[in-house]
Amino acid sequence: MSGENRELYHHGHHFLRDRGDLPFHDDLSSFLSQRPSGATLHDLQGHDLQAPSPYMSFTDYLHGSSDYGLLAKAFDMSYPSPELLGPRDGGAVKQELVVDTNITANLNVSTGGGGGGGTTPATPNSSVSSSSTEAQGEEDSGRWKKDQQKVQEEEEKQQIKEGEDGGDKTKKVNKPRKRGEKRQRAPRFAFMTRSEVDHLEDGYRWRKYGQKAVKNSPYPRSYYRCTTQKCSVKKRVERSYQDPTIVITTYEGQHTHQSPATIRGSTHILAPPPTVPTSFRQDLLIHHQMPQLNAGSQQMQGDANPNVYLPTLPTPLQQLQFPDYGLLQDIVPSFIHNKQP
DNA sequence: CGCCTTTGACCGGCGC
DNA sequence: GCGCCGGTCAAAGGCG
Repeated sequence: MSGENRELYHHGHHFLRDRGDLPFHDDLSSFLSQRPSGATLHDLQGHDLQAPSPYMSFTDYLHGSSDYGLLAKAFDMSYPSPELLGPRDGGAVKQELVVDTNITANLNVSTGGGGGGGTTPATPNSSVSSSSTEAQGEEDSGRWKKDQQKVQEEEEKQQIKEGEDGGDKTKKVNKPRKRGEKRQRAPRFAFMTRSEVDHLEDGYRWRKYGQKAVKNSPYPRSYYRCTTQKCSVKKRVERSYQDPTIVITTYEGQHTHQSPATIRGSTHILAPPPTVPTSFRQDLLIHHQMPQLNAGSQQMQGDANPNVYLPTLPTPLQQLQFPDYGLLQDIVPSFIHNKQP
């Protein structure tokens, strides 16, 4: 269970425009099935997309006011504002960005650490990583906006009802939402990992609260919630049915606390600021891809933000040992921690 | 005993 | 209005 070799692959980058609720089994599957080997960006049709601005890192985007639209913009995806978009398919307008950022690296990693309440399976085989970001507006665009309207109406109704009959709900799962407490969706971020286990160790403690069969897939989708009080981060884990070796993890929300693993280790690692969506910290992965991104297509600007990516990249392994690997430790903390001398 | 997973039921949104 | 579907709840049971 420990000291397994892990491989991080690297290949192309993909961007998906999503129309559904992270329909990984539709889009991702095609995505996976046509993984290119080149260093260019592709949309689902295989068209090349422009590389993102070299001036910003993914984290920059992600940190930046949580405006995931920026990310899309950076990838020249003409991220539309909800206002500009008519209802698509009569419903919500969503945008999905999937970045396939495979990295090749060999790591000797012993798993185990990571919090996981002891029951979380280790991650014997992590690797491929890909990330996907759902614009913050995601469900906001269509559905969410609608919802917002409804909320008020319903709140009013609720108030009236409560006044009338004390609001006796005998249904089982009928938890009346409090005023204003309505189904809100935090920004989501998904990435793919080649792994034998579904639930990847990421340094946080998760409680599984549901599992559903996934349409068109033999593999179920599991729902996890961060066990830390007041932390409402959730994550969904499912396996690609096209490539069962790939696990698709979707994080939703931001941790309001430090990673238990980080605390426990209490190394010199700087705990990331809570404002930073820890799930998004894949800088190193992203950094990795960047040079390739630009290779042969877009020229690196000489004065590019050093925060972005390095002109001369160390080996993947070296990179993963970056001093600031704390950025990555939420994603692959066990890699890192165990690699520490 | 505390924490976790499992699992069937339920809710709410959406398309037809 | 109805059915489908994704997401969530919560009781029950397992495990260390």
